[in-house]
Amino acid sequence: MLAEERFSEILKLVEEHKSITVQELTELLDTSESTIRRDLTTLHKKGKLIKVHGGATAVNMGQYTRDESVDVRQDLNIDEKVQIGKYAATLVEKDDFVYIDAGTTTDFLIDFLTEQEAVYVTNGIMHARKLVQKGCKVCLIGGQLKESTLALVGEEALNSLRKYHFTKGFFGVNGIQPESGCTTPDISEAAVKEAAIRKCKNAYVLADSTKFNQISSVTFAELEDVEIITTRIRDAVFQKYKNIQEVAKL
Amino acid sequence: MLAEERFSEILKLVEEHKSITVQELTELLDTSESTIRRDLTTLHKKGKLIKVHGGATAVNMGQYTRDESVDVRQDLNIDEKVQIGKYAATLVEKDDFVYIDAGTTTDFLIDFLTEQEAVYVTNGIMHARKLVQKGCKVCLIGGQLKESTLALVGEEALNSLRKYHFTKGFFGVNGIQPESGCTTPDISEAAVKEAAIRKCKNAYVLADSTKFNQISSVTFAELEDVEIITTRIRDAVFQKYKNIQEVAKL
DNA sequence: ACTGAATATGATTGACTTTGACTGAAAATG
DNA sequence: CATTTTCAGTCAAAGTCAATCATATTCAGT
Repeated sequence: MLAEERFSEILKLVEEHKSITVQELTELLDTSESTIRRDLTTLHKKGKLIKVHGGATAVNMGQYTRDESVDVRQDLNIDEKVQIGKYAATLVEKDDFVYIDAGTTTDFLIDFLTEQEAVYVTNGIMHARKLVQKGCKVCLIGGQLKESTLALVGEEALNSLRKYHFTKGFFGVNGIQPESGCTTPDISEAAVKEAAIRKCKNAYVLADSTKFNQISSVTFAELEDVEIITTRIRDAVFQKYKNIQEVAKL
Repeated sequence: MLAEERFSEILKLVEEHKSITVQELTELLDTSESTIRRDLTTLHKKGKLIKVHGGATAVNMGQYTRDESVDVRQDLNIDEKVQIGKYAATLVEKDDFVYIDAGTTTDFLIDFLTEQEAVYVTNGIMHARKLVQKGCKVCLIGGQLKESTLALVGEEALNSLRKYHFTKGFFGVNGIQPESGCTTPDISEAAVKEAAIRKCKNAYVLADSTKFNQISSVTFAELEDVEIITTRIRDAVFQKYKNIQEVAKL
């Protein structure tokens, strides 16, 4: 069996099961433990999965893939995301220096942005393209391009961010919880989010209601460090937070 | 059996199976391992499949989207550009650190790139996307996004380039002339080209025959500073230049 | 039809890569 | 904190590779 075949088999299995053990893989692919371990290491380095003790987990928790505008719209919670995006867009003013995080939720924000006198910086290449085609002034940070999300990440991305000082920043999130704060599945994207948030005078996290009480792999901000914009708080646990903004249902 | 027959048989089999081993091919086509290897090498160089250890996998060059690449294809001189791109792609080797300039001509180069172990850096966001979807490791430089060409330019782009040292770089051009050298219409893109060329051990300028004896607004390199790849030199003026490489018509 | 050059093929080689078993270290488990 | 599981590293064997060479085929020019 070709190494490449094994790779795609492994990825398929990891995607299906969300996570899988080395043991299972050795049996399913009928190969040695050493080989599976090596494969997992390789795929981990390529960012195709996340290696954990005992096996591996899928990297891309059912998120969006290549052709944004098509796939994204098939996503759930569109109404909520539209509302959140619409509201967030009103926050951007003339002379703002705005950071926009790569991701699906922020994509909705971009649809409603009208302020052409602001300057935008982003790590999402599709975001950048959309913004520039709306006539906005856009900068991309440098960095390595991640295939699954088309986001710029890595050392170079963090380095690029160092020189900026944003007045406002908008971020996507996968899980929000009092103890673990804001979390996201990908470690490299989390690092970029964290670095960018530190550079924002006001950091807004856009979260539809499904994101609350979820925990993803990596924390990129504590709950207190950001303004959260959502539609409606459903869990009383979050009522006490003054920095969670509910957008009125239309 | 004719070599061409074997080629199409191999391609058919690779497409069907998504991947296939050298062994399987020797049996299915009833020929020697050497021949299969040679065929795979040829087809790999032509960008028809991807050679991997033990066999080959289908090239998933698949989905170009409506953008750009469509427009590009409506361009003139496609044949020449394809030839130039094909040849230029063969120059990229394992362990190369390659810069690819934004633009239409370099887009053809990307179609034929097969070297997945090289690292690519570009200032074209559509180039970056295409490369990453081919499974290559890609970095984008930072910078301001230009709407018309979706290229990254400006101070930040020049700054981003400072830290890199490329083994090879591929550039588009609008005009080539002995006195004015390589020229292009946009001053900000010219600055990026110039900065990138300075960082390349070998800088290749891809120029179809219509570019010779043209002058555009801004010079980004002298004729002596780069290797020029073209199809056929038509004007005797350019015959004396040793650094102009003619790609044989197939 | 004959000759020599150019090309295609298949066998052989030594170099390189991948693989699976084994090991002691590290991490999880109870 | 002892036991079990998992891990990364090393090793030898097997498999794969590009390069080389000898043979066979094609083809142009005579």
